[in-house]
Amino acid sequence: MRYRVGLETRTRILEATRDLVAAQGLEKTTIKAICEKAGILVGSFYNLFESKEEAILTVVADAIRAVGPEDEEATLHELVDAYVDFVEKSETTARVYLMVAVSGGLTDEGIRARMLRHHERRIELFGRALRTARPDMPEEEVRQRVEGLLAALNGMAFHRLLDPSFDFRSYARALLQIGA
Amino acid sequence: MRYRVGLETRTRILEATRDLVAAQGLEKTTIKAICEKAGILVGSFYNLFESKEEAILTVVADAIRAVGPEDEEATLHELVDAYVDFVEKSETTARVYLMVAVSGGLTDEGIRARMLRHHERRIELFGRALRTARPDMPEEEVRQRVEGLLAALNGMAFHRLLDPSFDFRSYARALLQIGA
DNA sequence: GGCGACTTTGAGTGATCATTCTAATTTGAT
DNA sequence: ATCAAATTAGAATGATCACTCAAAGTCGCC
Repeated sequence: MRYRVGLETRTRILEATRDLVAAQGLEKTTIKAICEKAGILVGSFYNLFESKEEAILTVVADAIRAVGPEDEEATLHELVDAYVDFVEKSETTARVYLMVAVSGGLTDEGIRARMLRHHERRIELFGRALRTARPDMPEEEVRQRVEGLLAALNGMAFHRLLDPSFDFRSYARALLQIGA
Repeated sequence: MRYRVGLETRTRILEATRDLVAAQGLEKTTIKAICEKAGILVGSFYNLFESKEEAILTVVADAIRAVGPEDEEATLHELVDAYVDFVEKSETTARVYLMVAVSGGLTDEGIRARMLRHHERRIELFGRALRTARPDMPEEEVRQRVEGLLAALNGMAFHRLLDPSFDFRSYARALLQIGA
């Protein structure tokens, strides 16, 4: 991939993969379908990616990266709002992210490992914000509350994708009354 | 399926299917794997089920049925507690239920339809309980709050399955401070 | 505009998928 | 014990899967 056309093809492949994964899930997404959607033939795919797994892992990694700005100084409220923004503004990417977050990448070890690392980072990020707001709270309780908050947020985000009329932002903010 | 042995085989097939779906997801579960786990050969499978889809739909329908006693008189607190019991006591079935609840049965139309119907019933059930507790609440707000509560519960349930040390019951109860 | 590196083509490979079929065996009511 | 019906065995089928490869075409530096 040293020429301009190669990079364009790569982009089209990743977009096609993202859309298909969001619509049908990880397992049902085939090379054939990706290539058709990207307007190429299989040979071109394998010129740019080692395997189907590599393309999917790239899409998943991009989705994880798109979730958060990782601002270490952000308040809980800002973090929750940023997550709501992500889900509402990048529905397709959010769908990929949630599918993996929730199934944990049941079979693929690469995806699973990446998502676990991401989850730990999120707990740290939200934990730091909660500790700042509530310096008196015991460390163990901080972690449990953050885990509960993140889990509830993910559940609501999924519902938001199924039902766009759901007022995700309000309920996400309401969760903070428990979480903090 | 008129003989005793046939019914036993059927049960073993459904258990194998349930376990495999819980462990690997809907799409990665193959007839071959089901038959190996059930200790039979493919011919026996097709003597009892029309297709792989029928076996999986049966498992999913059983999981949906296992979720709730559908007690029309139950309070919100009782409903939430019953759901926590379900998740903690029937982990494998709960995993199947959540995978379908969350992915909505992305491809299979039979599963998708069944889960949508179930979701509507749950909203009615929880809505009735919330209206009883808060007769003054506007109808539209009741539905939105119930949807938010159910979504958050599902998210937390998923997290509970990934991390058994998570205190699902406490956080589920805490949600009621928002939901009601 | 020549040339080596990159990209595309598209038929081909072997593995695995769900499903079918026939013959052999087992069941249980009589 | 007999026998029709149910169950099981297991090879075979055709579709589809991820992936390979050699030849033809394109790109962009010189």
